Amino acid sequence: MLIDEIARPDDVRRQNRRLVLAALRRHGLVSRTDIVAQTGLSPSTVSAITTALIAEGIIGESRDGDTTSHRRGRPQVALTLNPEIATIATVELALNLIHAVLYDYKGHMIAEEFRRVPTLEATTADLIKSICKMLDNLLEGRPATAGRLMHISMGVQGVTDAASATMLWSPITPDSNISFGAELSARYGVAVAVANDCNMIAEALRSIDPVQYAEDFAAILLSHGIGMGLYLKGQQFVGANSSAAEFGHMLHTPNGALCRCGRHGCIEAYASDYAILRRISGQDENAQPAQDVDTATFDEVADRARSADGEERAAFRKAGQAIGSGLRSLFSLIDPVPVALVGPGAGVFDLIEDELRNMISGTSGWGVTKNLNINCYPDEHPLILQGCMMTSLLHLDTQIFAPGDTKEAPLKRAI
Amino acid sequence: MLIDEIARPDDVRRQNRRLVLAALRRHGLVSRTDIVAQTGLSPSTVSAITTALIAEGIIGESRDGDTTSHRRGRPQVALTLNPEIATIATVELALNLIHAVLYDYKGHMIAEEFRRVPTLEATTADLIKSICKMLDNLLEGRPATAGRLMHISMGVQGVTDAASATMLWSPITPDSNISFGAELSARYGVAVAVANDCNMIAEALRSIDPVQYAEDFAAILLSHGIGMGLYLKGQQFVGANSSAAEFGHMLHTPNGALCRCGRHGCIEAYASDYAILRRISGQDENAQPAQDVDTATFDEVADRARSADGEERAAFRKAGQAIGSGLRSLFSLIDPVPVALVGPGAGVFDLIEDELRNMISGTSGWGVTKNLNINCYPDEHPLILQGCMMTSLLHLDTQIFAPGDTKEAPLKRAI
DNA sequence: ACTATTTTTTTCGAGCCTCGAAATAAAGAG
DNA sequence: CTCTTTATTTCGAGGCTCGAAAAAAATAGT
Repeated sequence: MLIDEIARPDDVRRQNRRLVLAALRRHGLVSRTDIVAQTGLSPSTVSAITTALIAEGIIGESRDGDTTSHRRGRPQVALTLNPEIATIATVELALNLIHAVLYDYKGHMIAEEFRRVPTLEATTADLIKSICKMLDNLLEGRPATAGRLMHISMGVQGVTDAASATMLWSPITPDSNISFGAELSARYGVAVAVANDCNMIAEALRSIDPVQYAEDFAAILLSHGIGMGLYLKGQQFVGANSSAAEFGHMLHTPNGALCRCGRHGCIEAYASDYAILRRISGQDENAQPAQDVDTATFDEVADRARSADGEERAAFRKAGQAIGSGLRSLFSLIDPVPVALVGPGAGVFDLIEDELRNMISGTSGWGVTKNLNINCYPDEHPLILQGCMMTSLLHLDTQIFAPGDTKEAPLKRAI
Repeated sequence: MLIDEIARPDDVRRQNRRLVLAALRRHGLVSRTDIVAQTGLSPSTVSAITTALIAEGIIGESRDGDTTSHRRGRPQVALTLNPEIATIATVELALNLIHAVLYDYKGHMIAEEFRRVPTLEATTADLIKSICKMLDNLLEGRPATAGRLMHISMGVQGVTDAASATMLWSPITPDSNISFGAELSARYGVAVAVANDCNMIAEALRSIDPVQYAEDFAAILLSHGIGMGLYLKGQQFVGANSSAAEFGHMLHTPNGALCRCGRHGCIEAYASDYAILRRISGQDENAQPAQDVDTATFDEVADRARSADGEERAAFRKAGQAIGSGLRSLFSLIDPVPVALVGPGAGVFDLIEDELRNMISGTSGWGVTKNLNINCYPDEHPLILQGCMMTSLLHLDTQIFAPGDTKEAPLKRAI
């Protein structure tokens, strides 16, 4: 609830419905009694809310569940989200690749499609056409039991504005300011979320390991570019205008190496794959960076760095320094938080760890920077996917199924 | 309302009471009709809320107001906060100085006291004793009509933890982890807020110029240390643990100049007054920095820098670069926001502006960094004071007078 | 002077919501 | 087949906001 917004009696119900749905989302099968325990709501209220939810078809009673508990007394009846009440779609836009997936309301994959698209030359129209074609395919082919499409989430490699669901700029497309949200929303008649892939990764980590990634943590994607998704006080951190915390474009070295964004000295200009390869190839650090670095080359370089102490190892050390210096500055602003390193760069953590930790260590009057918790996830794609899915599902839980009736714009075109 | 907190019907009333009190706080005299227009609540609800507020003595009808509007119809009756319902106290702790002030609930100063205290040698007990003595003096001497003390806000030069109302570390005291909150709270039986002085400055700017300092802005204090108070999406930004965004300790130059915090290369090690003087005096940049820089010396140096292009001017340029590089990194994370420079450093903005703007300019694929809005406030003390006052008053408005009854711990000791 | 008009504020009932207590439902235990 | 235990629903009390109507308090007009 916004601070300057007026509260109405139904807001109470909305909020409590969210709590109930959140409990069901966390643990697949939950009884009303469990919900009472988890939320703190009274049994009467839980009864009222679940009855309404069942009547609306959002949740259902599940008798087939493990009736193992042969305790005395009336048995609890398990409730569960109704997978068929809605379908959601996710779209991942990466370099030369679009990946679209359909999920049901419980988060089970219904269908998926990959498509190689030359994004570096693709116009806005090309991209939109490809995405729509893929979604149309998937939607037509899905089983009759699947619910209607109710939300789309896009994770893109680029700078986004969440409010307008727009991709402001991307290193992988020639066009800028692409309103994916408006286009898809008009075509499919549903709300569309567009966010940076790093935001999606953070969302995924939180749902995968809520203990480790709880209130405050950072997910840093080390790949063609370097981005960050940040949770602070249990909320996704978004900037004033664009939604991404552009960790990769914090300043590492004034007037330093040329970055793909056109400025000089960004962390990315030292720590991204193109920066590492540029350095190893002996090019000037102001040379125009390569647009696409293939995985095989990167892996080979990493292997050479591991086997002998040469230019390669030095390049990774430089990368570690850049990331470390960024973390040091970041931690000055927000205090140290657990960090997840994601993507190809996480696969070479052994080559950058020393320099990275070295940068963030050092005496500080207060904060405790030692024993910083860093986990690595070399494959970013499953996380981006999962994050998109969670974004859509949480949107349904909190925005569409929370008010209790169809305040959301109704589907314009049945699919 | 926290995301995972359960909503009750009375929460609605609490929120709407906050809205009414906020309207009264913004514009001193407001009629019920005005409140209806400002909040969007129905006349019935506003009537109910104001009636309760009047019965509780929190607000009152003010007939003496300008009854100039001789329009037709029943005249509006102006409502106003009752200044005598509460007294609040603010304490500013700065280098060698404690400043304590009493205000009424409308924000009018009742009494104040300055005291010079050698903070660099003062123990925790010394500081607490001084503060309590000052507060006792002020509270005893205040007029009989003044309300009882209901909140204390402290703005300190140091790193604080808002949750525990503790000063974790400060450059101006020998002791660390001083629980001002607990001590004062136990003694005066009221809630105590302890925050970094920069947070207070940001709070003050927002109340002084809500147009310019609205949803997103940064207040940067350039003084003995360099700190920042940040508003993002209309909320005070606080880190994961400590409450301050330690802008001054972001990394400017890896392995660079020695900072007062013990690390190397912090922005503060280049841009604070001690850093500037260290450089001009020809000392090594790893020399232990001076503890206290007096204003006269600093002004003199600034004058020399203005009159001739020598070591002095170079030092200020260095400072401008350090601040600029920090802003560049900050803006990468949160997007560019209006900036207020506060304190002595703001008085020499002419000497640092060029280098500062130079650092943050440059092409960027998305954000618009040009025409960055920077305002200067050379005297930080009035802002810190005002910020402390607003912090306390808003606490009363939203935490104590919002629930409608005395849920807050009652005064243990009448004063 | 007195009524009509206009504007502000309060009152009243409907329709939400949560909650506690009591009632009902559905099992195992004896 | 009844008793005990546990889960869930029902019901009434007490909040809350809101719209409509009523009451209050001024000016305007005759």
